Order: sequence, then C-alpha cells, then structure tokens
Amino acid sequence: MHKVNLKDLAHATNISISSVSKALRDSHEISSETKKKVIAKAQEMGYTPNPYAGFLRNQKSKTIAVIVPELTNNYFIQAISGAESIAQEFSYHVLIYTTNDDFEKEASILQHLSNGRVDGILISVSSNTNSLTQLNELIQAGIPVVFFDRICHEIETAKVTTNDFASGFIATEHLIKSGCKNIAYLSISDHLSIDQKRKQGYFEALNKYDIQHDESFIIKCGADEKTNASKIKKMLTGKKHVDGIFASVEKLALKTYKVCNELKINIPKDVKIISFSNLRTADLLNPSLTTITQPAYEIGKEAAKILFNHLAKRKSIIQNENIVINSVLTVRNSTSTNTK
Amino acid sequence: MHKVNLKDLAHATNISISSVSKALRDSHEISSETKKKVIAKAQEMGYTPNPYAGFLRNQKSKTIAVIVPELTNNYFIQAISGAESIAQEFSYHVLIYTTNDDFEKEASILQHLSNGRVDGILISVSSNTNSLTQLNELIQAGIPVVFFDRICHEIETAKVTTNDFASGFIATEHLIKSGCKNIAYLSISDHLSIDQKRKQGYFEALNKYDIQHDESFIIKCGADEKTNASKIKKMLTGKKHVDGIFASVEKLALKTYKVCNELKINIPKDVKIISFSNLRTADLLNPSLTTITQPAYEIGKEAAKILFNHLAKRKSIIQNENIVINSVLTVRNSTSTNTK
DNA sequence: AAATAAAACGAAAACGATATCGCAAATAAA
DNA sequence: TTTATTTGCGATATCGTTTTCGTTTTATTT
Repeated sequence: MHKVNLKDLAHATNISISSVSKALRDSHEISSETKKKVIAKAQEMGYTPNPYAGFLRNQKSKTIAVIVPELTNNYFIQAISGAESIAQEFSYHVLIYTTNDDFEKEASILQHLSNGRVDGILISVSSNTNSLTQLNELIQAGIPVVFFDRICHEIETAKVTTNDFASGFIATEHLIKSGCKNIAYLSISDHLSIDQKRKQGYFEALNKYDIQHDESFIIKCGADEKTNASKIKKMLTGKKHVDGIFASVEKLALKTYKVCNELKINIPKDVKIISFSNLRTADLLNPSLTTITQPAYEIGKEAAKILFNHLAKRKSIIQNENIVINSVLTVRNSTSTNTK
Repeated sequence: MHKVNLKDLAHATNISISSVSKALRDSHEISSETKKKVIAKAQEMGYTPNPYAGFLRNQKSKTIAVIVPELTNNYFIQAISGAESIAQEFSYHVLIYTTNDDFEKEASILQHLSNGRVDGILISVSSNTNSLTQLNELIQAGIPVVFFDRICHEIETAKVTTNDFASGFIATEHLIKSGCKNIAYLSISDHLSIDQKRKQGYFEALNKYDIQHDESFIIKCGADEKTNASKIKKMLTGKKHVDGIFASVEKLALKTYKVCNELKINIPKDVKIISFSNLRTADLLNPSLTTITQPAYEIGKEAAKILFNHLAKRKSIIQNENIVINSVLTVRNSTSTNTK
C-alpha cells in the first residue's frame, strides 16, 4: 500500500503541488472552492503529511527530550508525567532517556542530541555529571535546555527546583523537636547541588539548636545498594548512638527500614526517620514514614512550560532563572514521640 | 552559529558532496586517503549529520513509541524501563505517550502516529480500548505493533504477557489454603483481557475447592478512586463477611489498606489480602503485602526485542505469537495465618 | 477603455543526505 | 599496444514538504 503524498493529491485534483499544500494549510492565497476540493480529496485518499519532510523543511520536530538518571524512581516519574501532560497540551512529543546515573552515558546522549534531533531538552543531571561542555555546546547550538531538580548552577538557563535548603532545615528541625540529639544525614552524592543544599539546611538546624556537629554522622552513600546497606548498618550498630536519621532521598530511607527490620531496631522508638520522598505508600509503611515531599508533578509541568513557551517565542537563549516550588512536610509515625 | 552540513564540508575539502557522503559512510568507492582527509575535516568543523534529512531519505527514524495508560504505575514504569534499556542497545529512541486510560486519547495518539513518525509501537491498551481499526490500519501501513500486558486478542501480532490465568488461580488458592472461605475479587475493568483471565483463574480455584461462588464478591472497580473506595468500604461492612481479598491490580490493594485503616479492620486477622503488584515497598507495608509480581522489566525487554528484531529484518508483518513470562508469588504477612 | 490593484494559482528552489548512475583515470589482461 | 577491468570520483535525481517569486486572471479604479 503506497502512502499518498502531495504529489498524488495534486495529480488527482489537477492542481499544482504548491497549491495543494497551501490549500491544506489554509493559505489566503487559495480560493475557498479549491480548498474544499483539495480537503475532500485528501480525506478521500487518506492523506497524512510526511513528518520527516516537514522536519527537514522547518528544522523542527516538535519533539523534546527528557533525560533522567533513572525511571524506577517516583520523583522522576512524577516529574516526567507532569512534563508529558504539558507536552500533550502543546502538541509536543517526548523522548525519554535514562543515564543510569552515569555521566559518560549522559554525555553520549547529549552528544547524540546535539545534531538537532530534538527542539529542546529537560534534564536532571547524573550525580557525577561532567557534561558542562556538552550542555553548553547544546545551548550554543540553539537547543534550549531546562534543568529540574538536579541542576547545574554553572550553566545559564532556567532551573526548576524545590526549596532544598529550607526543606533540609525543616526536616532536621522536626527531628530535633521530636527529641533527637544525634542526627545522621544520609547523603546520596557530594556532587549534587540538591544534596549539598539539603545538607546545609541540616547543618543550619543543628547550629540553631546548638547541637554538636559530628562528622561521623554524615553517611556518604552512593549508587551501590550493598555498600549503602553496610554503611547504614555500621552507623546503627556503632558506639555513637544515632537517634534520628534524615535521608536525602527515598531509597536510602527504604534501605534504612530494611536494615532496621534486620537488626530489630524499632522505628520510631530507637531511631526516628524522616526522608525526602515521593512514595505514594508512605502512610502505609510500617511505621508510616514522615516525609518531605517535593511537588514533582508540578516541577515537571513548570519546567516543560518554560521550555515550550521559550520554543514558541523562538528566542535563542533562555534567561538564567531559578524557579522554586516548595516541598511539604508530612508528619507520620516514623518520627512519632508517642512510643506505645 | 551556522550548523555545518555536507555541502560546507565538500566546499572545504574540494571534494564533491556525494564523495564526502560516501567517505563518511566508509564506502569502498572512496580511497583511504580522501576518507582520512574528509573525516579529519569533519572532525575539525564539527560536522554532525542532520537527522531529519536521513529520516526523509530512508523513511525511518530509529524511533519507537511506547504507549501506556499511565506513568504513575510501577508495572508500566518497569516495563518501559526494560524497553528503554533494549532501545539503547539497538540505538533506538523512545517516545512516551500516556492515554490516561481514555480510549479516545489512545485513538488520537495512534491516529497521529499513523503518518509514520515512528518505526514501531509498543502498547498496553486502555481499559476501554476501541482502537482496533486504528491499530489494524497502523499494521497495514507497515508500522509494526507489539502488545504487552494489556493486549488485544483480535489483532494478529506479537503479544507479551504474564500467565494471568494461572496466577489468578495461584493467588486464590493461596488465600483458600490460608483459610479464607469468602473471597472477594477486586476487578479493575471488565473489558481488559488481563482482568478476565485473572478472574477466570479465581473462579477455577473456587471450583477446585468447592467454594460457593457469590456474585456479590466480584467488586467492579474502575478509574475513579472515590467510587472504588466506597465500593470496597461497602464490601467490608456488608452482611456477608469477607475474609479474603484478591486485588487484580496494585492500586486496589492499596486502597483496601487505607479503607481497612479507617475502619479499624485488621489485616490479616480479619481479612487477608493478596494482590498483583510491582511495589518495591511491598515488604515494608503494614502489614507486608503478599503479592503476585509480574516480571515487568523482563516483559518490557522482551516486547522491545521482538519489535527491534522485526524491524531489523524489515519483514512487513509480525507473526501472531503469545509470549508468556510467569509471575511469582511472594507470601508475606497480609495473608499470614499467624495472627499474633 | 485604459491603467492599476488584487486574487488565485504554478514553477522552482530550498531543507540535507543518499544512492544510482556515468565518466574518467589507473591498472590488469590479452 | 590494444582491450578489458577495476578504482575513484562527480553530476544528478530523490525523499515530501514549504515558501518565495512569477505569472495569469479577475476585479477595481480613473
């Protein structure tokens, strides 16, 4: 079955290709009669424009890329979901790429995208990102980039985040007010701006309440699950008794839950836990988990909106801008003082 | 900054466009010296081929679409994740579309894709899908479609699923062996083949153990969360005491947990629950949830492999085929008989 | 009626890469 | 040396649109 194109349509209607094209695009240069004729014939023959020809002609594909470290993460999924909803509104298409938190893979994806396959990019960088040059080249080449969550401060463009510093402070303060004296911070990566800011908020809270800062309470976790588990285990069984844990990301909190189960450590009696998390089942956990929840869906929507509005304007450079959407604290049983 | 193309490269090297093109594609028609010269210059000038031109020429874009009802669902995410991993292997790009379980939206997406924007499609249809004609047209037009999970039996192509019938049987049998007599089935949609099969497995198990089948124990849930909650509540507070619940999908199990919390109904003492689920936190719930888990990641990988292998062969039609990857039962406390 | 303006359409040049030719030069075979 | 063959390269058509610019026809003005 041959796919019908403008040429076929022109032949069938005895009208030139260019006029047929114009008729279908509702140009004022074409009389309403011929428009009708062309449209009817197009309908009849089942004409649909070849997308690639349009892409080539316009150097635009109505497609954006969303690049995230991983998909099996509620935060990113919600953000993608938000971005996708806006994309549908703007009739854009969404390409998904995962980096597995590997900056080489990230660089290779960005490299691949530099040929202009997409009109714009939404990205949350990998923990150890090193792709500054790639990203800058992309922007120089006229492909707008918007960051969300895991941003690169060094690059001038729009960035959508949550209030990491304040949230870190609030989380830690909540633990303190719940009676914790020895509070550990589970870090996911030194290189990540979100981690740094959350940690700064943590320090700020400790300072405010005159709590001694102990370097051994900063647990540097990473990509490897096993290593994380053993570090958490070591912390919980160490001489210095930890009575509060602030997890910078959800998966570290969940790992802590499992370790506590193993070690028969009672949450919240022995140790209280709060975590950044977008888990839908936070209130069904045993015990239910006190969370700092980012409005991930909104963040994704906002980032996408900025990108599409920019693409609509066709201005070459996105202004440097920091959009902050606040997280919310939801207190649950993992930080409860009522130890029945 | 002007993007450099073959023409520029030809001009810079004093070689014809066609030869430059051939040189870059390592054609045997070009001498190794000129190849070197061209490649060096390409490097120097930062040449990257314009993707759209290639798409137009080849009528192929190395892009597939993955269409799912929703993203905020662990099953679909894992499946997409699996598909994406294979896509990276095959150097394919992945466009994501969500239908919000609305068949009109699904139809419109499929319609849009019929112009050949993608080389192939992976789809899990919406609950009330009606898009048979669209799907058939797509296949007729030479765009291969592979189903996963939520399939259309009527359409001749490859379908990747789990053993829904057997799993439904196993789940129900597990409840029966745990002492349940009055087992409810939470259905998500009558129209879905997965739901029908799981329910058939449920009936089969009831039959085998000579348990009276009670029509009021089939709870027809749907997209609306509130309605689902009230139906579940009604079931749990009805005269006929329900002592076992088999949820066809995760979200219905979670809803049941919340309703039980509200009503102070104890799981598993008052009622036992088993569910199809891909929740990572199943063992951290209160109580931990007994699950039938689909190998979603594998299913996504398998579906993608079939599609890519087919695309590589360029054969026009995918043979009708049913690939089944078995789910696994993981017994946890929500069906425990040890009611401490 | 002549001159001008507007309306409706068509020819052709892009967009950038690829592949089929044909043609020359260099090599091999006769 | 002549003929045949290989090797290396270039001109050109093609993929299917869109858009600029002419050209013709119709409508408007003097």
